[in-house]
Amino acid sequence: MAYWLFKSEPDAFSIEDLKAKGAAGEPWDGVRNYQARNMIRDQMRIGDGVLFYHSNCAEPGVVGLAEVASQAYPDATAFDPQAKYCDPKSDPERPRWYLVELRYVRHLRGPIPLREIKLHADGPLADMPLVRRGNRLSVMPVTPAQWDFILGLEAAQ
DNA sequence: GCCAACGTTGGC
DNA sequence: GCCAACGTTGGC
Repeated sequence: MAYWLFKSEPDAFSIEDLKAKGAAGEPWDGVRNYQARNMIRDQMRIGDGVLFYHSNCAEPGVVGLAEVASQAYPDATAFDPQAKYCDPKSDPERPRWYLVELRYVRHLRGPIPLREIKLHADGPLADMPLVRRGNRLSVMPVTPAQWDFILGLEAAQ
C-alpha cells in the first residue's frame, strides 16, 4: 500500500465536502498534469492512504486523511464540452486523463500547517515536493516515513 | 492582489 | 528541437 498527498482548494472542495460524501466518496476529476496522471493511472490502488491538503487559502496545510476508493478510470469530464476541464484531445477511445475516487477517513486532530511542515524541510520531510519552492503538483507521492512523521506531528499536537 | 515558479503551446 | 510567450498555481 502506498501513500499520497492530494491538494484541494477549500473554496472549491474542502475536507468537509469530502466528509459529506461519506462512503460514496468523490471522483477526483479535473487533474490535467501528466506527472499526476501517471501516478493516478499507474500507481494508485484501492486502500492507499491520502493526506488531504488545503491549498490557496488562509492557512494551507494537511487537514485530514482520505483513502483511494477506486481503481483509476478515464476522467469523463475531459470529454464534456460543458466541463471546465474539457480537453478536446482526450476522447473515450483514447482517454488522456484519469481519475480515482477518494473517500473521507477522518480529520486530523488539528490542521498541520504548511508553515509547520516547512520546519522539517531540512530533516524528515526534505524530499516532500510540498516543501520545495514553486512546486505545483496537485497530487504527489508520500513515503511511509513521511506519512508516519506527519501523523507523529498530529500526535504531538 | 502580487508575483515567482512552473508546465504547455506554438512559431520557427 | 529550441525557446519565448502565455496561462496557471499557490504562498504570502
